[in-house]
Amino acid sequence: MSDFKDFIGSDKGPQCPRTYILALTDTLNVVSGKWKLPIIAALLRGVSRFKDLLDSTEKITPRMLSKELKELEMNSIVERKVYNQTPVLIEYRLTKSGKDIANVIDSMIDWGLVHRTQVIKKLPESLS
Amino acid sequence: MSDFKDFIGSDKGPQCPRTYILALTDTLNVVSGKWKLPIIAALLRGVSRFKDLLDSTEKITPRMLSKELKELEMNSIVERKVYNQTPVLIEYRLTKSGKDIANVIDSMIDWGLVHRTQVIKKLPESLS
DNA sequence: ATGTTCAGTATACAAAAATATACTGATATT
DNA sequence: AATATCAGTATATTTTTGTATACTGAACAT
Repeated sequence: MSDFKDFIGSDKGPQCPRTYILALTDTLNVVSGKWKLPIIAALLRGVSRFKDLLDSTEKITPRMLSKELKELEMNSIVERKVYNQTPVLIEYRLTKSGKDIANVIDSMIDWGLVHRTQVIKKLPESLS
Repeated sequence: MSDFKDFIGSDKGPQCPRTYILALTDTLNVVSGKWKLPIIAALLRGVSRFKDLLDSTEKITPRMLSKELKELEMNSIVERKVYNQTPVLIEYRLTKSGKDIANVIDSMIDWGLVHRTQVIKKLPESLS
């Protein structure tokens, strides 16, 4: 298990390995932005076609969906499969990494839940 | 432990509880953007003054540092303490939640490291 | 032949995030 | 009196990210 606290780097002491920074940046690219997580959520529950992703991701435009799916595909989070049926069927599926990102999301939710209880605990009675 | 996969919501089935979405959004607000994590990293290794944060966070401008610190303070990630010495001393310190975010970062690094090995594994010999 | 579905693309625009550059005001130092 | 440090603020601009609206082209279906 990596320990960020030991590796964030300082003038004297161990520097954060470059591989850690790259790994962290990769992850940020997958969870940042307005649409990546909603799309991944839909894919996790089995939605796989462009049209269905459009419908189940509220208010996203086809332009954004297309752009985000391309980025996710380039980053090996999503695989695009073309079935040469008629009409053509195109399926987007999460890769192993794509499914695994759920662990990161879980840890984000966990932090957020604890954080909220800690913030509320410190609130003056009158406000809570 | 929360399990995002069970709660992302679908038309038929359990919906993702609103509190989970709020918790996730809180976390994203802390890790997203260009400067929050570099600043938190500096705070984690004990840097606490505006000037020192400016120097140890490469290329950030005072405007951005000021803005980010205000946001982190509003979100109870950072506490600002004013010591009425002369010259005035102002210290920024991580709260409990602020320190705990290191766990999320660890899980992000872990995912990123595994992801990279998985991507390389699938690369054709000629490229790796 | 007209309309419908699927899987997008094209063009223009608006909003949000980040940068560049200069400045302030209080106190202390030389 | 001039200079330096600390902790920022002010104004303008650029870059990045996201939105709006309309359109395309292939293959059926009526």
